[in-house]
Amino acid sequence: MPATADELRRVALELFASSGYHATSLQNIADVAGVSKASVLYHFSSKELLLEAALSPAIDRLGGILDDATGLAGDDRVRFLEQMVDVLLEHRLAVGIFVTQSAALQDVPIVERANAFIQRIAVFFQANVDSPEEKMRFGIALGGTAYLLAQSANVDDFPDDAVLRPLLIAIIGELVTTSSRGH
Amino acid sequence: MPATADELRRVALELFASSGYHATSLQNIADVAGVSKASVLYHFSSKELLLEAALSPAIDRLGGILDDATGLAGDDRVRFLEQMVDVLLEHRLAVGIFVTQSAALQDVPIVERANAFIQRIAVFFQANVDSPEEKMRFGIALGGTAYLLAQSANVDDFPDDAVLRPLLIAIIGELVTTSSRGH
DNA sequence: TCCGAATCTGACCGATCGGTCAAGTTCTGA
DNA sequence: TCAGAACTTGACCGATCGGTCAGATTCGGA
Repeated sequence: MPATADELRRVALELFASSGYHATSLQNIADVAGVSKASVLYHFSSKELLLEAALSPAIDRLGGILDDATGLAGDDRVRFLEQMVDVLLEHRLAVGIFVTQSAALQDVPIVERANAFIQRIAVFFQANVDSPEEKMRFGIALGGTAYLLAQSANVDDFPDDAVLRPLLIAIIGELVTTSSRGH
Repeated sequence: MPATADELRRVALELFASSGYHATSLQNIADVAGVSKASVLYHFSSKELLLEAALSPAIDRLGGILDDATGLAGDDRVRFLEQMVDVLLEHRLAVGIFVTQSAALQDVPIVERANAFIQRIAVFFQANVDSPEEKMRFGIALGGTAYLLAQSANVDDFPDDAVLRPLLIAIIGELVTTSSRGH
């Protein structure tokens, strides 16, 4: 487990999230990490593989809690929502990339995999995926949370995670469950 | 009012929104518009000026309804929210660029101007900007709506604007007003 | 100690980037 | 009709892009 490779993953994730994948050059990453560009390409043989390495921990965690959650109901759904919020908080940079740059990264395999997970989460929260309102509420909850957490990395006076977590659970829960009460 | 310049503005807005500003080259825009790259630079003397031209209609509209809205209260706020949703729907591509690419476009003047507007809208909806929950609810409403509308350009079976509009007004209103009821 | 693997680097490659320019074509009003 | 403005274009520029490669350096186990 080479320390340099981990550092490069970390730096790349930060730069991809803050400046965008296409706007971040391998030279940028090398400069921030304090190595040469050729050294970056020694550890990750292409820019796209570096993106995959930076995003895969978040994907793996998402897949894990999704596999555990099939067939849950009732209060278990609340527990699942809590786990989901924890994943969003821990991997906020990767989530931000998935949500805001997925259009710009259409032919990158790992991003397509992430989109498939998002689809599974939507189905889990909503039995009737054809209802426009349910789709909208889920989309707003997901995109809004990602936007919020992406900002939290840049804004300095942002609330602590201990404050964020319960509020996020409440607001998201409100958004994705109200619709099932009909109207 | 040359037709080519308008067409270039239109094409550039679409490509900047779908693929990202840095990932879109002047050659891309020229190809889609069916002209040469040199012709693009004749109408807009730099790529950044083309971005400004593509975004300024949305900025102008935002500024307009904001100037009319200073000092409103009560039911007028609902009317303001309706106007705001209309702007978001009409200029969804520009809004998507503001919200999702603002980090990648930090030193572009028009984007900084847009961020100032977003700040003014937040203050309008919330007297107490220091409350973490109010800030979060506004952020989720804004980022979530932008994410939703950005997707609406790509997904084919997306609800019509006539369906979207009342639902958006209801959901956003729910998000930005509930917090003032205390807890 | 020594050898091979792991790591790191500068030099270099073709391609594409945003942008310039001179020359050509089209349009328009007097 | 015709001059000048508006418009379009291909050729070209320096810079930077992602990526390759040979060689130097470092490191760990026998």
